[in-house]
Amino acid sequence: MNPTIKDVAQKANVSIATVSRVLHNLGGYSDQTKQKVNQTIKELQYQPNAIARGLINKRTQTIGVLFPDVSSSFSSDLLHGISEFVHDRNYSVIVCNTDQDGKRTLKYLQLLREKQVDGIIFSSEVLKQEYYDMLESMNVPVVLVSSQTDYANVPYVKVDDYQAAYDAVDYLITKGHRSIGMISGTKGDPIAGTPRVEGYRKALEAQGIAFDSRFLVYGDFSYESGCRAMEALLRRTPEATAVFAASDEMAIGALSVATKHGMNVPEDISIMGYDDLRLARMVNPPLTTVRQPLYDIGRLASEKLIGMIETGEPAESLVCAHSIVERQTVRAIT
Amino acid sequence: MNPTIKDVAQKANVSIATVSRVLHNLGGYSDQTKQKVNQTIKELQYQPNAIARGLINKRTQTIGVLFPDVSSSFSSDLLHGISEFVHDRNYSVIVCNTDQDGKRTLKYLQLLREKQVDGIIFSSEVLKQEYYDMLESMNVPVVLVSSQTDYANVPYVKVDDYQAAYDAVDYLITKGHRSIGMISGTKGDPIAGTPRVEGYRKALEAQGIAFDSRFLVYGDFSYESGCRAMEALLRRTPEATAVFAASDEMAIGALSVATKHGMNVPEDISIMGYDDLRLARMVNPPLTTVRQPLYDIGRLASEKLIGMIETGEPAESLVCAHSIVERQTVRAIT
DNA sequence: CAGGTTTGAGTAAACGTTTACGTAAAGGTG
DNA sequence: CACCTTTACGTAAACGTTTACTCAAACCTG
Repeated sequence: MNPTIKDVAQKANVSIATVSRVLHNLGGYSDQTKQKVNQTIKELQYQPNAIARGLINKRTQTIGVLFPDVSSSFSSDLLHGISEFVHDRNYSVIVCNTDQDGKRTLKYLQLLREKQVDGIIFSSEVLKQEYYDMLESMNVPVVLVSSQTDYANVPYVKVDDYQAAYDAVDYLITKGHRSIGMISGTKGDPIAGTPRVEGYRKALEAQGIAFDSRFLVYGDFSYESGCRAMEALLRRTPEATAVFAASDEMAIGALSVATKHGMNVPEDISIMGYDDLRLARMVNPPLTTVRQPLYDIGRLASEKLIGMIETGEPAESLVCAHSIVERQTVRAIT
Repeated sequence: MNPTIKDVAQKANVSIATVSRVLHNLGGYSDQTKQKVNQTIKELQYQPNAIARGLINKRTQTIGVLFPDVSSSFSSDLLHGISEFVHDRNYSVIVCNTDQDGKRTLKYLQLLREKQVDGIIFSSEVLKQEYYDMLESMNVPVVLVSSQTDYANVPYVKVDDYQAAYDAVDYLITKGHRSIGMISGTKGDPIAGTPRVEGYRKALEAQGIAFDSRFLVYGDFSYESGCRAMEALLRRTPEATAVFAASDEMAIGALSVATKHGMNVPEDISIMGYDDLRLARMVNPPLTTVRQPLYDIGRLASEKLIGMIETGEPAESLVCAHSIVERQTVRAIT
């Protein structure tokens, strides 16, 4: 159907090897043949077939990316960074939505293997043993994003969750708050759960504030869970003057609930988020939060991955700098 | 490196043809050989190579999806629907972020052609002649999402923009509003621009309200442009009791600006959006808006596309039902 | 000008599948 | 039992590239 290299060769009266050579600027042909070949390529509108190419040089110039939820703002910011970087380097990306489901994840891994992707980015999920085994047997580089692992050969790029949470809570304390609630992410989540409550707890203790479990309630990072958690917090610890949520979505849930209860933010209660999604500046009032540079994390992860693909050498993990972005949901109390 | 069909054949003492046959349940072998082959497949952990397969049967089981901005909530909701449906049918999706840039778009189209995708979904952008020509020469099915065209062979799935805007404004009128501002999308956009202001204008006129261009201001669908537009509107037509924005993001911008100006929504002014993004219910107060079922649109578009791929027959365009979802940014005035 | 080197190509194998075709043995039929 | 059909495979071509190898002609070099 579409013209192949063979058609070009025929029409230009050369061998396919020659066509391939001019296609890749390999030399070994006269200027005249080069002209002729290029000309017929234009005439025929020849386009190389990446599939055939992939078959022979065992590179598909494609990477796979796994997200727990593609439609979340978190994922799509990452995806944006990944897709930008990767396309500049002439790779494409196949996206997979795992739904946090083991079966699905394995199925996608399987699929990515069959499609012979050159590398994989695995986002926001714990690298379970079974995933690791599969990945191992696939023999392609992997990088983790917003996740972490002890397997030495799989690098990650993320923020220091403990420190970021610590800094957030410390910021709240600096602003004069001493009764600070926390809406944590999924209980027991070794990445975005535990370290963040640990940061919260340590920041409190460093300032001589005793940790009180009544002030800690669990959500699952989602808006809805943030609403529920805030309701609980308001009931259990009405004395709290501030709450730190482990995700922007939950913080926004908290914000909604607070205003629903007739409270003004930040006058009656301060709220701080985590992530700095695009949302954060859109809500009302704009959310003070700790920023993870998601777009950049996506780029960096891709850079690492492509580096591993092209050099064959392992890469080092990277901890990105977080920062506190002050907007209008936290007030100083005196 | 990874075992191939040849390795399986050798180890099982059969020909590769036989292995292929049991792989595809084609018959033409004894039960005994089937067992043996399946067994060695397990032992070797053989996985078929989709690239080689693609080369021969000219199907890659992959589709390309083009978005103007992957990181927007709009795109990622669509992507979610697309990716769900498509994966169930054993396809994968390659995402491309066009940035609304002609050069980039063409480059991606080029890339998708080289990668031999089986079909393409083109979202939220006008199908320019040059895109169409390229697509045409690629000889793969295409479906448009939230866009439209006169080319008979490329079907679209979208909402009736004119009618949706009409209904939104009519709803506002029903609620007693007569001075209604509009924040339009990009001026001259033939899909999401013009038809929506036309719907606005006609709904007004149908109720005997004269269209007044002072009440119409243009944005570009983004939050920031919504903010700017709202500032302008507040200045030019302080008498407006309601504003209809052509996107949720702009509506939310309007909402921010209104509260910044000390106005209460909906007491002092009503605001209505368009899209029903996930955001809409997260802001404060939750946004009344006209809903486009983005996830479903994604699924339906994929369904059409895969239908075209697998049957080779053209598909019909589809206009999805919109609906008004009442939340808390519109009040009835008496 | 004999010998070696460079230039400009062509030939063919290889990548991992699928599949049309061939074929020997087994089974069925009258 | 002669003939035909079916079963159970194997052979090899094909998909569209890349690339190692080969080779003739042209060009140097002393």
